[in-house]
Amino acid sequence: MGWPNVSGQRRTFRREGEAQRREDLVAAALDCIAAGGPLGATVRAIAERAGVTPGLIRHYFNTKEDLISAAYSALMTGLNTSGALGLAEAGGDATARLVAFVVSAVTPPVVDPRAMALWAGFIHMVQRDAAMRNVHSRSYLGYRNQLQRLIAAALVQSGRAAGEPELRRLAIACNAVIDGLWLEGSALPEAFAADELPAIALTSVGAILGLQLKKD
Amino acid sequence: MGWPNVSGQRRTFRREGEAQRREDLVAAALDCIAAGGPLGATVRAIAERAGVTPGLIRHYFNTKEDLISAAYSALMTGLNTSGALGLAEAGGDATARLVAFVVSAVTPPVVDPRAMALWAGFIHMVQRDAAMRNVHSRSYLGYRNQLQRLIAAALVQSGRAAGEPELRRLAIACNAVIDGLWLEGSALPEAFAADELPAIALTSVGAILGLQLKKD
DNA sequence: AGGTTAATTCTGCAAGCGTATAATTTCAAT
DNA sequence: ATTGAAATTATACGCTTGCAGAATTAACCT
Repeated sequence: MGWPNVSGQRRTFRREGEAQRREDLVAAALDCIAAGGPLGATVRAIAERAGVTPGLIRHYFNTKEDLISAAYSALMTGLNTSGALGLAEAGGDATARLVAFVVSAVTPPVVDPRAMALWAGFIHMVQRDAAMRNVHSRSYLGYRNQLQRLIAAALVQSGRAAGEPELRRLAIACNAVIDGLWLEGSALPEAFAADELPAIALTSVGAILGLQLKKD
Repeated sequence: MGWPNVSGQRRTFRREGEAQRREDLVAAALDCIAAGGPLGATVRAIAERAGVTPGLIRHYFNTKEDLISAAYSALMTGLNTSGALGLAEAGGDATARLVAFVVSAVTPPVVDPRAMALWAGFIHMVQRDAAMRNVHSRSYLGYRNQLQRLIAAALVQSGRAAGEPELRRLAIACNAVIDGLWLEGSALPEAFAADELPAIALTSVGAILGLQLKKD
């Protein structure tokens, strides 16, 4: 840890590009928060996990809080793009795409104690810092709008239509089901059977939309 | 704060009953976590908010972690009993009781940024500490079972019945809707109109259960 | 090969942390 | 009034924290 250097030898090191180092430090910060919560994310712990000395953090980030902010942004954009990736694979049928979206949101690795621990670890800073709150709300609304488009397409496919206000309400409701199941599956993984959450998610979203999403 | 005592005078104090002091300290700890997250809940900050010197905390709790655990239990039982209280007021009709339960869960003061900040602040410790995890799962399952009983009664009232496994699935689904709306309403209060969340909650739970809960 | 630059390590510091313990003060019983 | 017990304050200690600045070393350029 912070032991005095008794060997008289400096440790050897490799120079890295700025982008790579920043990325490593951000990843290490996320690891520390996931493992030890906000209290575990000390400058020294982050540096050790990144295989680097604490001073280097100050070289790339003016302050510890800057690093934490960068880590939060990285987490958010990472989650969003991973969700979008999973969607791209699902074929053209609108209903099938909606099903794939819902199922992936309540299945590992999205449902994951680590992800929830990270999310929770940042909440406090999100409520305080205006910039972080912007990232947060933009990310949430983006996700919900994506879901809303999928819902609209699935309704059209089944020969129905809904106005914008009704679509908004449906998206909020379906998003809530997904978020709630994500939350409980992540917080109490052992409280649910293997495929229980996806099944419940599909029947619930189906009931809300008036669609048959789950094959019986 | 931790200034040296330059006045030469000891500060005066009142003796309190043990129960009262413990309660005060727990309340102060919750205040600190809500305001400053886990990092803000230092022994000194908690003591100051309780109007007491840091040493007193050690007199009532063997360690800081003991105090935090006590605060978590207090938070959980507080939330649960406040939910139960709101329920007691609602009259005898089973469906009306279910409606009251759902509405109160997505309306202030249950929907509240402070409550969510507290919940998030504890999550990390819940995942780590076995005792806290017990409190958590017991509290969650208790809440869900209460909801499940309300659902069963409402279904019976409408002339339908469901087996235990189906009831369980319905309770998980309805609980997820409620939790998701609670989460989003607490995290982004300004993103929803005044009575939007209760309305969405009732139509969604109604759709899942196949009941008409909301008067149009 | 040698020199330059800046990425990285090293050392140190002041402040804050949780905790231990001794010194006081309050309050109830007498 | 006096005393006794325990609630509360006060002080101190050892550690950790974030941050600063000087010293070193790796890699690139000529």
